[in-house]
Amino acid sequence: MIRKNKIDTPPCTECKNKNSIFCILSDEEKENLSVSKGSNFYQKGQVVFYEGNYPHGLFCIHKGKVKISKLGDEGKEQVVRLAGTGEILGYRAVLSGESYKATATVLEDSYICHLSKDSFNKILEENNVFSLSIIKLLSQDLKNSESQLLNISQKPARERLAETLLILKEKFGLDEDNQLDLVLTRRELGDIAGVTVETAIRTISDFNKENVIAIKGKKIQFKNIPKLIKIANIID
Amino acid sequence: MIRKNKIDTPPCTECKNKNSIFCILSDEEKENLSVSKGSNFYQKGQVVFYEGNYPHGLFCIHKGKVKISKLGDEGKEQVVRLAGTGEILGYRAVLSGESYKATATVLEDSYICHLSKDSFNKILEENNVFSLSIIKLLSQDLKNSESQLLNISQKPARERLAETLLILKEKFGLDEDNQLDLVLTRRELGDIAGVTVETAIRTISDFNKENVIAIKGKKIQFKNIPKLIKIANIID
DNA sequence: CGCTTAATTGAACATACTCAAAATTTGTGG
DNA sequence: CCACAAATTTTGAGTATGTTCAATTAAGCG
Repeated sequence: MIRKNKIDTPPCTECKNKNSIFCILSDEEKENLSVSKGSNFYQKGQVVFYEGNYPHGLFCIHKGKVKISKLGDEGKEQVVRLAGTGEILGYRAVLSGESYKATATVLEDSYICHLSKDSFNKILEENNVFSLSIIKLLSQDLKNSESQLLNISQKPARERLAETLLILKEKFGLDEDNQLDLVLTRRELGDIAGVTVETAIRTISDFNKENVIAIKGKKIQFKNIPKLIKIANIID
Repeated sequence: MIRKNKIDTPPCTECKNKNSIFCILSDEEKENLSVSKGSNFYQKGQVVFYEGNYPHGLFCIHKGKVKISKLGDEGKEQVVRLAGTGEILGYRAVLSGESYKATATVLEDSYICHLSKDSFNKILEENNVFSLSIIKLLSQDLKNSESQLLNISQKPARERLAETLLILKEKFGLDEDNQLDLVLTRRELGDIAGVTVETAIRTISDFNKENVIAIKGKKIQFKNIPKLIKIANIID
């Protein structure tokens, strides 16, 4: 299997990604980022970085979908964050100078750029507006993490799986046929919700029987979103 | 019961707290913070801010101990963070402009200062070094939150409670008699570990029988820390 | 001293996990 | 394109962990 491919992406000055944190940078700053930039193609399932390793820079998803997960001692995975096109990865490790505390794996074929630590830190030091957006980003991530903590700590599996589907929908969107634009294994679905494969299978199958979703081969079609929200029992 | 007391604390320029995020500020900046500062005494159990409310500023613990917790729909609490002397509270809500996503309650009689949103934001905008320390702080909090997520998701109650004791020891320290310098109810202990009161009671009682800790009235004495670490089954 | 809150204990119960086995799908090389 | 291997999905049954509920004892406080 081909593990990695050098590819060409446009320089950051010409990147079309709208919701990227780098959008607010000046052309000059973007050029500085681009100088050290490397772009790679990652096949579905490939790992971008491993928990425990030290970062040489940070990653920016040019196009693709990524899960960030931690491994428990029994080998069971827990997804702590999901990221899509335009989002950055591994910035926490760069900011703190520590090793990665989680592993990033691509969920579908993806194009991901790599930016050097130094050019990132330089911008961070020189551009306070950029620092403030990083702060916003961290704040959001922290909020989500703490909310997920409450969910896993207190909600039953069924509610968590319903919420997982809704989160995936929010994050990655649906196609014209109301289908989730992403194929996950049942195990991966369980790893997000914090349940075992078997529980994920049984619960997703229940949703199917209840006509909340429809399983179309590998794809999940959303048939009754209000009901799904009700099942998820979302408070805020 | 007296709910709150205006008190006098030294101006920020003369604050003796060593590990505060404000230490790196210039005297001028500290003075600007002090201008709008209010200080209050909070009795054990009093709430500093409530989940859902909007912030007028942020809090800095002059001396004391605070838990930050979220409430599930069954009324069960989950502690998401602990804070002690010198630490700041409620900064996430200020940074994002959103409402508080958790409730802060003092765990023992505390003196807490209140700084205005504006003066905080002003420093944030003008002092990039300060922004960078906020980034560091958020990074740490996020790391802890994600690690707690993995724990609650995958570790059994016994391990989580052992780790809870170790976290409390790290955070708040032991006195000369190896006793935890803080009195918590069994319920609060459970709220940190993510278990019910009954499970907390039974497990803490087990630790006592196993001579890992000793229960001295309301206080917990640490008798065998290596064994506690082993029970907690800590990986990193 | 009485009242409220906290701690403790026991027993029943439920949720979700583990384990095992079968069916199905997917991927790969011939 | 088929055949085989590997991975994934599915189903069932048993089980464990930790919860819920209820009742009792102890502690704290005005």
